[in-house]
Amino acid sequence: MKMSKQFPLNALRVFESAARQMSFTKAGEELGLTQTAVSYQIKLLEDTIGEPLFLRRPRQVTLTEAGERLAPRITEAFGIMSEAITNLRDTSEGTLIIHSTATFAARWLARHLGTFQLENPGIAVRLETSHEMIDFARTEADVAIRTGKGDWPGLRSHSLMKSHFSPMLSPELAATIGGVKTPEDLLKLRIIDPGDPWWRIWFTAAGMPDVDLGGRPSSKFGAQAFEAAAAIAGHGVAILKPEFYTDDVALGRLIQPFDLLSDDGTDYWLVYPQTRRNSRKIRAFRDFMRKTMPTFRD
Amino acid sequence: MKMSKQFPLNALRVFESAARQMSFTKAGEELGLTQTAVSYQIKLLEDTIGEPLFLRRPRQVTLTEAGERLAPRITEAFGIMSEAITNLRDTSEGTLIIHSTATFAARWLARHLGTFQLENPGIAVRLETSHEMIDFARTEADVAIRTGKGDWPGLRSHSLMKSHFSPMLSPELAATIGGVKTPEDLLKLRIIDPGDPWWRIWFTAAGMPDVDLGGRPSSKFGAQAFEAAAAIAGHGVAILKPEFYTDDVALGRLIQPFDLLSDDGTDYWLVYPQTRRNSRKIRAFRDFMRKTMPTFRD
DNA sequence: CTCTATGGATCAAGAGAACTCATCCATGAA
DNA sequence: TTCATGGATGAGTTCTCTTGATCCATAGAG
Repeated sequence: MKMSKQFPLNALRVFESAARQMSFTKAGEELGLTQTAVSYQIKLLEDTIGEPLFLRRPRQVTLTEAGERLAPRITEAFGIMSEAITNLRDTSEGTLIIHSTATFAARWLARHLGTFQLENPGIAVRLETSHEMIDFARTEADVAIRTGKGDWPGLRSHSLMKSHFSPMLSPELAATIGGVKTPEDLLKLRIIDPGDPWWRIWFTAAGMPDVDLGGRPSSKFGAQAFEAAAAIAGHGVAILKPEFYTDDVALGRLIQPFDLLSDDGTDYWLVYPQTRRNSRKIRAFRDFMRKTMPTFRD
Repeated sequence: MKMSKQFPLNALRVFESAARQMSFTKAGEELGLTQTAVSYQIKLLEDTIGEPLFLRRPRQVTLTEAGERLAPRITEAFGIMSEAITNLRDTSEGTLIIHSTATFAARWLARHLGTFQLENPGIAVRLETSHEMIDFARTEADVAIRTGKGDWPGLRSHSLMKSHFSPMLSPELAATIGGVKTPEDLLKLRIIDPGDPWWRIWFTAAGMPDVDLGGRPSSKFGAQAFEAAAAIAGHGVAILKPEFYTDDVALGRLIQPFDLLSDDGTDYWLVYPQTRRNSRKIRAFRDFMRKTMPTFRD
């Protein structure tokens, strides 16, 4: 063990306490050690320094001249360290960095984060969006919201919601064909992004496995927001997560004609490093999500 | 092990080095550790703080915001500690505290210490006299000169000289009886402190075991100086350590009529705590004694 | 002046932290 | 592509540090 190479730090901490209290026994109590341990550590320090620091008198110890010189500096140094760490804890606990997918950030966090901040005035929030699966080891982040299966090693994950989707369109557009009653009705309308794999999944679930919408497979990167905008504008039918558009539905800008919800097996998850599960700010955010998101699962 | 109760100091030291060098491997080299150990310690620190301090990028590590805040404080604190200890070493090495018997101090050190100080300009000397056997655990002292048998536990001891003694008197006094030729001649003169046990020992060695000098047993506490003064003044014959009075002999103030030296089994010793044998100042003093005192024995 | 309480030192033994070795992984450079 | 760099990981081992029991010296009380 080469750790004690320069000087034995633990011994210094013990010395600091002993010098402050002028008692090995008391120092032991303060540090949660036995008097034996204190005695040992002090001797260890004296040996490495090569200079006695205490005079052992019968019922009390006294600092030697050397000890007298050393003690205040050590106390000061420990003061700085301890303050630095305390400060760090406070400040770090004060900023929560969330990495989220663009969609979730725009459609859910945007509307609910205000509540979190009202309830946690001490915590500042920094929201970053990224489509990639962030790696906590190389990106500065406290928590992240991702889609996936929840099986990330080293990470704690809470399912936020099934990645449900269903066709949605503007009520005006629906009216143009006298309302959308059956899945077949959808085919009378323009399908927004027909290459989206979600369509096939949904139509299959609706009992129409063989529908051919044409179009090529396309990724959904950040596209959902545009699809939704197009749907609201009445340009066609989009396949969306209804959970994200409840307010548009409430405002009469979108309707979800069928209750049928499909999913592709990937959910939305709240994730954070396993090791940091007890961080105050992370706990606060998790608790907030738990009570705000009806489908939150531990 | 409760030592790491507040925060892991060794981990902090590792962190400090790693933050300064922006490299775990280099930090390892600096501290004489493997890269593995550094990685372990950093993680340990991050866990106790509850906050990542480094971002692990492929070929380099970066400080997180938290690490960035912490690093300079820690560096500062370590700087103070390290400086305090270095300083302590220097200053402490600069003052040598000698506890000696009064006789040895007066008769030997008084004359030779000047040489030591000339040869060691960086070392200040504080000379204290005490008859008791000092205890390094409760008295602030670096080295001591004692009489005894050299068997002190925990202490390193070097024999300085046999505690030889022999009758000594002023030449004038010797002349009053036509010179001192045989031990018997001594009996014609006044014996200074006839109760001194050394007399019996010496006369026995001289082949006169039954001499009765009268007087009661007396301790020799610091008395030797007075006996010598009395002898020089011609008040009688004293039994003294010739080594201490070579200059009085040279000045013709004292003579040692017989070569016969006796000893009571106790020698003069240079002693110091075993554990401090490598202290620079102690080494310096020991070396000085070794070369200055012909009868020095390791 | 003896008796008790206090504060440390010492010793042996055991726990567990911290270290090392070997190996793996990702990435930037040649 | 291949190589070199810098960290992470896992298993195994060393050895520091702690504990618990016991001893010792002294200050203060009775």
